[in-house]
Amino acid sequence: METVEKTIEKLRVLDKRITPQLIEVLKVMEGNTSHPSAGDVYEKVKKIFPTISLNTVYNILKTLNATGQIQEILIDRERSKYDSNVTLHHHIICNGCKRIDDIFIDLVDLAKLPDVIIAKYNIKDYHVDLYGYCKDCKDKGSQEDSQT
Amino acid sequence: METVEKTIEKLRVLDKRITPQLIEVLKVMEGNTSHPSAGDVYEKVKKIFPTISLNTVYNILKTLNATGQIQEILIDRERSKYDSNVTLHHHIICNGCKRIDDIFIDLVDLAKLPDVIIAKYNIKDYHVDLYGYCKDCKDKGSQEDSQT
DNA sequence: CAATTATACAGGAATTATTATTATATAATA
DNA sequence: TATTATATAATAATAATTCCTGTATAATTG
Repeated sequence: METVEKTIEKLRVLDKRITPQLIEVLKVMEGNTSHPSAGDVYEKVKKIFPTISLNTVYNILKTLNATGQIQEILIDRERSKYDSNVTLHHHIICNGCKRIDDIFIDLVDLAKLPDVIIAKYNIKDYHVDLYGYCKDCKDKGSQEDSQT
Repeated sequence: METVEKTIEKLRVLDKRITPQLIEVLKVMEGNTSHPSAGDVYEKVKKIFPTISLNTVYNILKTLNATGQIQEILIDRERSKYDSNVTLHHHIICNGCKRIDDIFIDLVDLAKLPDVIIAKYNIKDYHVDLYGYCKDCKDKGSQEDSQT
């Protein structure tokens, strides 16, 4: 997503109601590169808006994802995470703590794909996930999964 | 995984017990390109081995994944899927029905990654997911998500 | 600015994939 | 064949997400 203001305008065009809860979620997500879960967002919004329900956070995140303002990340089996950056980038996932880092070098050459496949599937989007270990988990030595 | 026989030998070396339930799961997975869920595998094995429990299927799939015989796929929010092919290939996911197709052209050039990043994270594995629509879902016309 | 109405919200219950627990069975070994 | 540690079956527990329902409110119109 871009700024909160610009995102609000986009949502208004899509006939979404601009509620205080939505705005708080947008504020949490704006420029957020931590790939928070719905629960993470809920905890942050609750500090400003104590009566918000988790269900509402789910609803808002679902709307933002469906309208392309944010991107749901399905990497951690236990919970979805959300990425406010919908521009082209890749993810590096730590096999230890499951932390997600961003990388902004495009490693993919779609031209290697036969046109027939691109046409057959109407491909216009792709994700690259690199797997390794973050500094913290490497420092812990074993490189076994150290956190769950 | 390779053949059932070769996989059994690998597991034997790892001190895993070769049970009839394990062998049936291997038979289901061998050469299987349908990316079945644990439930899918359970249903197939149950035809041969009616008393097997879903929990056992989960245990076996977890072991096979942890030892690198198969690969767990975390694409569908609702359930994990399992890929018996652990050689380098990519996935094309249908935004409509969530079907997963394989593609065997490597689109990634890891050399574009600065060495410092590869070293920092000790990257040795990566996945590429392409998003589009399969023929069935395109034929249904709308290209809205047609199945859930 | 007040009335209207469809959408969003809060709270709680339901759903469902996955994991944990435990007593029993069995593969591997000697 | 006896032993023993691991695997299994059955069941319960866990937890993220979705569903449901009555109420509140954002947006719109007069």
